[in-house]
Amino acid sequence: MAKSTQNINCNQCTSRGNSLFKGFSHEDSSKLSALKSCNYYGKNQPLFIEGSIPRGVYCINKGKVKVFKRGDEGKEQIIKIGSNGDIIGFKALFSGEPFIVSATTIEESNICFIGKADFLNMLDHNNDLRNELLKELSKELASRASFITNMAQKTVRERLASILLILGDIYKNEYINISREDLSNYTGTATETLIRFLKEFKEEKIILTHSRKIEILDQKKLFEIAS
Amino acid sequence: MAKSTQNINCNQCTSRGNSLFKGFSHEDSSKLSALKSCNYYGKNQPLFIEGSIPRGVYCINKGKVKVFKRGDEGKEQIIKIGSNGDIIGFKALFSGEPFIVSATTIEESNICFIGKADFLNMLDHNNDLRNELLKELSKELASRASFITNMAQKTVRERLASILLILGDIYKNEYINISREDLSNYTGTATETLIRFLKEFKEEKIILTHSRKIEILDQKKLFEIAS
DNA sequence: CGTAGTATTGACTAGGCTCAAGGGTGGTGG
DNA sequence: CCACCACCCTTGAGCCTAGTCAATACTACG
Repeated sequence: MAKSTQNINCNQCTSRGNSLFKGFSHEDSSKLSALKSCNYYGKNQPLFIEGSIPRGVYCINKGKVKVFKRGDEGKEQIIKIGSNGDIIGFKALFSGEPFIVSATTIEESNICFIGKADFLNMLDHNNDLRNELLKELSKELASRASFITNMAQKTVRERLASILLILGDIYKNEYINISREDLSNYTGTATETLIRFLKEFKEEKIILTHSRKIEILDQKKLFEIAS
Repeated sequence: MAKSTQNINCNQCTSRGNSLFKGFSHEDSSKLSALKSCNYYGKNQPLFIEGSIPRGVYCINKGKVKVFKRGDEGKEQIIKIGSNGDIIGFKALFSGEPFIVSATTIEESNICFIGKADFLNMLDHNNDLRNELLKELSKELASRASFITNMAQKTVRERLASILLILGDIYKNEYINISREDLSNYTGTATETLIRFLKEFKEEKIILTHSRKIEILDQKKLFEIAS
């Protein structure tokens, strides 16, 4: 990836097919292109932080973004990892209230930005977009209900298995590449505990590590463990 | 409450002011009244269960409803408690997928029902309603992000304090009246553990129990504990 | 006034957290 | 290109929170 801003045209964007904008006509996409701006982010750069006022939404062209909330001691809890095609930050748009989560890149990323007024305006004039958004919000709510239940009822070993499955999906054909700290903050455990369970999984030939990168060898077994 | 169905007119509904429909004109409310049906539910009666197909949304006129998800061992995790004015079950409407949560009354309730087609139709023709819904969904997402973080990072004592604050809000001027099991399934702990912390709170004069009902004496202290 | 469902208490155990100390690795500057 | 340094990763030991199992007390309701 070029280490500087590339202004992607939405019509050529390879991530659009995964996004809210997948149903857009050529014309709509061109309009969208004209509205949005595009930015390169290095690793570990914030898109927005908890407490700030939303000015628009972020659309990931390339890269990965962690969305997290800080507990009272400042410890991060990762809520989700966004990648190609994901739109970040629209939840806070409608309430007019400050963000209650933060978002930070975890690798180099190209991320487009659409201003609040433009996005809301599109929403007003595009029924399909509105329906996609409602669907998206519903999915997210469902996923969080499961997350809460997992947190409450599953062991760290089981939670780690499900998180690895989620990450395996996000990292598709590459190895999972995420810091141990982020992984533990996603799983909801201490870093040391996380590492111990990774070790177990290695010994059971479920995963392989290439320095910090994780390769999933046995997805089926992970499913069983996540049960 | 009459132990049978009372057909409430939305124009007279005292809970409408808390609901998605708060901005409705007299005319809109009359239309809504004509569409909806109204049902009396006894204690512990299901509105819908996980895996079934959504046919519409439920609007609580009076009573309390727990929304929960079952973990793999069948243990319930309560996600939220709905009361007067809350609309339950709209998340699943847009995705067309089965419910991933269940909803059951925890006390006698009057609950109205609006069919899927009617509700979606209203949504199409009423911008205000749509905006209210988006706001509602956003709030819910935010609340679940906090819930996840609390689950991951707070002790049972701290979580119980926040849950009691939430319930204090829901039960306004009455004592909190919920089974110990439901309370533990909301807090995300074992019933025995929950009871031990309730005892602690009693000894610290933070709460008082009237048989199973809970009276909050010191809200401020609960805030501090929930921190 | 009995009975079933809840609530409570006690004793024990284990899962996972914290603290503390090494071991790797990648990035940077000479 | 290599050496150093900072940061991240890994391992060990001990403790503590909270879960499980088992027994007993309450309470509402027929």
